[in-house]
Order: sequence, then structure tokens, then C-alpha cells
Amino acid sequence: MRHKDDKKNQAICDAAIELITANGFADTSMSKIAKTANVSPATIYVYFENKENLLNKIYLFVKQEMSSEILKGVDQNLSVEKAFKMIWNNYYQYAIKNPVRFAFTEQFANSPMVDRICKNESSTYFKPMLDLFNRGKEEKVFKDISLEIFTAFTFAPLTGLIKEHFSGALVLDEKMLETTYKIAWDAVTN
Amino acid sequence: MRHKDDKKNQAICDAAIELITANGFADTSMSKIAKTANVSPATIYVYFENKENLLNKIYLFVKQEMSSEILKGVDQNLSVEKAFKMIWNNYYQYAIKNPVRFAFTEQFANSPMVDRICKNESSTYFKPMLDLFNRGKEEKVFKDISLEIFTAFTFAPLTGLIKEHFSGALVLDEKMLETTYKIAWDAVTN
Amino acid sequence: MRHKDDKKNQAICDAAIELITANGFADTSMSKIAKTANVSPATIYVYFENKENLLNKIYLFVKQEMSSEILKGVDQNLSVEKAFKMIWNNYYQYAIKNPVRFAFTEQFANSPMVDRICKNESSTYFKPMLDLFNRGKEEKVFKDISLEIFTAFTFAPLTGLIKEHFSGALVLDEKMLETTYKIAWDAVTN
Amino acid sequence: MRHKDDKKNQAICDAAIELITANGFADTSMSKIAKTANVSPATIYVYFENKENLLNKIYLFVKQEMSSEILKGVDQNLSVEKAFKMIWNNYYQYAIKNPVRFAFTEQFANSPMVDRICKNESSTYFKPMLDLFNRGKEEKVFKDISLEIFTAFTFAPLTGLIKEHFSGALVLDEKMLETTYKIAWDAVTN
DNA sequence: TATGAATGAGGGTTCATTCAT
DNA sequence: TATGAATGAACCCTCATTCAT
Repeated sequence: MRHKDDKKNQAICDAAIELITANGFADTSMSKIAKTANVSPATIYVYFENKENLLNKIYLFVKQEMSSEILKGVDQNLSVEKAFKMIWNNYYQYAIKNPVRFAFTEQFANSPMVDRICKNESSTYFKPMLDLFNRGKEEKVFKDISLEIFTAFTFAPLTGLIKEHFSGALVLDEKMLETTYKIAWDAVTN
Repeated sequence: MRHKDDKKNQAICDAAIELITANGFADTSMSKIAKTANVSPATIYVYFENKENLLNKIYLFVKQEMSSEILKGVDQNLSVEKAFKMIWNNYYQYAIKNPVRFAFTEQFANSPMVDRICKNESSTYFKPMLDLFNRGKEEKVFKDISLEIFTAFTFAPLTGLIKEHFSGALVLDEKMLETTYKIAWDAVTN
Repeated sequence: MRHKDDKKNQAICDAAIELITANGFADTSMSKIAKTANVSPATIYVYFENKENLLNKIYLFVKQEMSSEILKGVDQNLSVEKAFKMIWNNYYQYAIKNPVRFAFTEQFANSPMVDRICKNESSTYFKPMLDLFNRGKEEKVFKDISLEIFTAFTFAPLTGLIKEHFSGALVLDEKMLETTYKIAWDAVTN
Repeated sequence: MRHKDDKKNQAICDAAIELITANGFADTSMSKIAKTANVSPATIYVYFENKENLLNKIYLFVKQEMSSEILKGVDQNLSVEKAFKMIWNNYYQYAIKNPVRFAFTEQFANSPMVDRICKNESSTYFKPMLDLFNRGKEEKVFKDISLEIFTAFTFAPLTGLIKEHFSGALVLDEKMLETTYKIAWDAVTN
């Protein structure tokens, strides 16, 4: 009996992420994914139940990878400020180093295509970030605002700028990044 | 020769916006648009060259409508602060009153589908907003930051919160809106 | 606007009947039907909702045609004996003259593929036959047996012999037919 | 060298008969048969050359089993009448006790799928029945008719009624069975 | 202008079968 | 022998678009 080939699985995932990011989910056919992954269309169905399941699994996979990169080096002993800055920078670094994966997650961040269960599970990966937010509020470092507003003034602006950076409308250099960080930090801290 | 029927044109646009917003561009077939608009599929091709052209024209149309709503009441005589607040609130009002159109524009804001020319043209509609931004910088009201950073801390946060409001993850009430505005204003002003 | 082309409809039906009879429903693809009918596969969907609907419509059509042929010349004024003989002979004639259509209906006579509604409707076409059976019983010409037993000894034997005739296992000549008729008549009459 | 596992062979046959009877030959995939038989799809090809060969072998197997059941207790010493009645009843009993196998054989009785050789071979299993028929004619018990007509008025009616019994359109009780037998006997005897 | 008919290309998916272990 | 992985071909069906009126 043949073993399940991990390289094939990876090739399919990579092809799917690349194509979906470039052309969108609906315009990415299973055939095209197969062709890009150098695999028969039928082979995809050995690893994934169907197209939607493929999307969900890949989304979870990328989110997990992303979260582990972003939370790298963060632990309870760090001060709120240092921990937050580290996460913020890690997020930026991940996006810059993995532009395709970053674009992929952004495409489905607010999409109904990725089902709710899948999204909930993915949000658990980021629990340490939530803990930090709560600790910051307890320590009166952060303003007494909701998580959504907090995110809206910290990660949302960065995300927006990174997107424009990738689109070529903007060059997000070191200095701009620092400016942005400073404004964000001031916006949500007392 | 008969004139092109403006009602038919409008019906097609409305149908397209509704269906695209609900199901996405790729899952919205010309036949379905035709059926929803009570028109033959072939008739759509009397008004639009093809599907992509339909999307572009509709995108421009909605952007134009949106900009005229958002800039309503804004003129040079208003102080920077008053003008900005007015625009910010108008934007919120437009989104709340036109959830479908708002969702429609958001869907394509970062999409490769709407071609570059189309996007550039659409940004000209918001020139008064750009003028205001420059005036604010000249008057030293706004910080000396780029337009992109300015937007990232003013409209981007609001857009994010509105999306979460529509998704049901959040209730964006009067008080939260004020809090958000205050943080945004403080973030970009000296 | 183009008119719906009745020749195309007919060509599709003929092709479907022929292919389904020869190869069975499951082994008859829409593409093959299209090719045989000299039509695009998509065109079939202009006339039929889907493959199953195609089968149902064709089944009804053939049954209707068949019943009108079989009941031709039969009316209330004929004696039970003469009317029955006429129907019996008409049935034989129809089968011999329309071997493909005969085989087609036989293939689906006891099949769950043709849905119940469709079958019920088709059985109404043969109501005159049922009336004759009841009249025969009232007049004490026929034995006091159920319709099913009646059919089992009149049409079922003939059907079986016709099938063997077509399969080449048998030559169903005039004399054999008369013998069969006589046995059938004696079997169900007092 | 390991022996071929007879239990696996049997499991595959049972699964195939069940699925084919329930869903038809074309809608029964090798994978589904494998799954139902708790076996790998590839294993089926150890026992059968391909799908068609699987069908033929199973058909022969069931026919053989059926014939041995039907001819059980029949021998040369019995009178023609007693022997015939025994066979007729055995046939009915077999059908009632093995509805799936009965339905299976019926499905392919007039199908082009089971190839000619296969059918011929299967008919040899019933040779004792043929002998009885010839003896009955010699003894002037049976009318001087062909085997086909004989079958058409003895087994064909019973088969038809059993089918309707299974389809639920009819309840074939003891009394009805007797009536049917009597008519059949009278139809083919002097 | 306006239309329903018509279509080739392509969609996702399943299939019988073979491969490699 | 026995298997799960792997596959090209084929499945039904929908699509954006054009045709003919």
C-alpha cells in the first residue's frame, strides 16, 4: 500500500493558496489547482472532501501558522508594552515575509465562505493576544475600550497600510512603521 | 430609433448590486441578474459590453453616489474640524442607510477584479476630502503624516467597526461611535 | 427572438429513447444524447430541466402515444370480446412496429427511476382498458378475478413472448400468436 | 502462498447483490461495493477481472443457487402434476424468502449487460425443468405448445404478481396464489 | 431595442481501474 | 493476498456570450 504523500498535500495547499489569493476562490478551479500542483484533479479529493472543505482546511492551516509566528517570543513575564510591541512587529514581519499567505487570510477575514466553526477555531489560536489585552486593561495601561475598538486602532491601521504597500500605492518603510506604531500605541493607552 | 430604457438600466444595476453583494461576483450569473431584473440575458448586453464591464460601471456608479452623499453639506467655509466630523458622520450614515451598497463597495475595495483605471477614476470623486486633508495639515490641525496613515486611523477603524456591526458580532451604538470618533480625532491631530 | 425548434426537441427525444433503450439510462450520458441529436449538450437543458426530468417527460410521451395506438378503434359499442381482441392485437402491432419504443417502456415499467406521479398519470391513459375489464366482469364474460391476475394471464404472456421474439430466441408468427390469444382468452373467461 | 479468502469473496458478492438490487448496476460503484464489503477497492480486482465480470459471475452464482432451491425435492418418480406443482411452489417460496436475490435476477433477466454466454450457461441449470416439460407433453398432460408459451402462462404470470407484491401494489395471499396456480395449470394442460 | 434560443467551454465531482507497497 | 493512494476520463450541469428574429 502506498503512503499518503505529504509533498502532494503540501503542493496542493500551496497551489490553492497562490491561485485563490491571485484570482479569488470562485475563479480558482479544482483543475487549475491540480495542474499547478502537478497532480490529477481526482487526487485533490484524496486529501479534501470537496472545494469548500479545501478552503476551510487551508484557512485553518494558515491561521495556525500565522498565529504561531506572531506569538513567537511572547510570554507572561514580559511587560504589557513589550509584549504588545513584539506582537505588533511580528504581525508586520509575518505579512512582509509571507505576502501570499497574508493576502489569503485577508481575503477571507470577513467572508461567509469560511464557515463559522472554522473561524471560531481559528480565533482560539490568538487567545494569548486576548489575554494580553485584558491584562493591559487591568493594569490600566490600555484605555477602557472594547476589544473591537482596540483592534480597530492597532491592527486594522497596520493591516490597511500593509495592503497598500503590497498594492504598490505606498512604500511602508521603517520610519513610517514607527510613526504608525506610535500613533496606534497612543490611541489605545492612557 | 428607440432610446435605451433608463429603467431597464437601473433595474439591471440594482439586481446586480443585490446579487453580487449577497453571493459574490463569481456566483452571480448574468442569467440570474437578468431574471432578478425581469429582463432577458441578451438585454444586459445592450447596456454593458460584458460581465466585467458591468462590474466596473456599477462600481463607479456606486462610488459616485456614495461620494456625493458623503460630501453633502461640506464646503470650504467650514472649519477643518467641522468639515471632517461632517464627512466622518456622513460616511457612517451612508453605510447604515445603504448596507447593501456599502457591502458592495467593500467587497471590491481590495479586489483585483475592478481594474486600475476604474479605481483611479473613482478616487477623484473624493477630491474634496483630499483638499480638506491638505488644508488641515497647512493649518497645523492635522499631524504631519501621509494621507494613507491619516486614513488608516480615521476611516479604516470606522469601516472595520461598521462591518462587525453588520456581521452581528457587535452593536455599534451612539456612545461607541463617539468614543471611536474621539480616538480617531486625537490620533491624527496635534 | 428565435422560436423554440420543434425538430430539435424531437431529435433529442428520439436520440434519448434510442440510446436509453440500447444501453440503459445510467449508461446514456447527456453528451451522447446531444451528439446523436446533433445538438449542443447545453441545448438539452433548454427543453428539459435535468436528466431525470428528461426521462419522465419522454416516458409520459411514449406511454401516451402507445395508449392512443392501442385504444384505436375501441369504443363502448363493441362487444367485450371484440374490444378485448382489438386491444390485444393493437398492443402486439404497436410493439412490432415500434420495437425501440416498446423496449423503452418495458425497461421502465417496474423501475423506480420513473417517479410515481409520472406513472400514475401514465396509467390514466389506459382507463378505457380498465373500463372494459369491469364491463367484462359485470357481463360475466370475464372470471371474477382481480385486474392484476387478469393482466398476468393476458398481456404479461404476450409481452414476454414479444421480448423473446425481439431477442431472437423465438419467432412469434401468426399461428403462435393465435394460439397464445386463445389460451389467454380461455384463461380469463368463464 | 496464501489462499484466496472465501469469506472476502462472499462479502463482496453479498455487498454487490444488495447494492445493485437497491440502486441498479450503473449506480453501484466499485468503491461502494468495497466499502459495504469492508474491503479495499483493489481487493475486488483480486477476485474479479473487472466490473462486468463481477456482474456475470454473481449472476451465474445466484441463478445456480436459485435453481437448486427450485428443483429441491423434484425427481423422476414424481408424477408430472406433482413435480410441476412442486417447482411452481418452490419458485414462489424462493422469491418470497430471498426478495433481494429475486429482484437481482429479474433486473438482469432482460438486460443487455449480462452477456449471452453467461445466460446460456445459466439456463442449463434448469435442465430438469425442461425434461419435465417434455415428459408432460409426451404423457399428453401438457398441451402441445412450445416451451416459451408454456412459460408465458405458468411462470411469467407468477413472476409478475410477485413483483407487484414486492412493490406493494398488491398482497399476494394464499388464496390468490391458489387461484393463480389453477388458472396457470388449466391454461397449459389438456 | 429587446428577446428567448442556442452553444462551446468549463465547472466540481465520481468513476473504474492501476500503482506501489 | 491485500491495500489505500493515485489517476485520466467521463459524468451532469451552468456559464458568459452570441444568434436570429
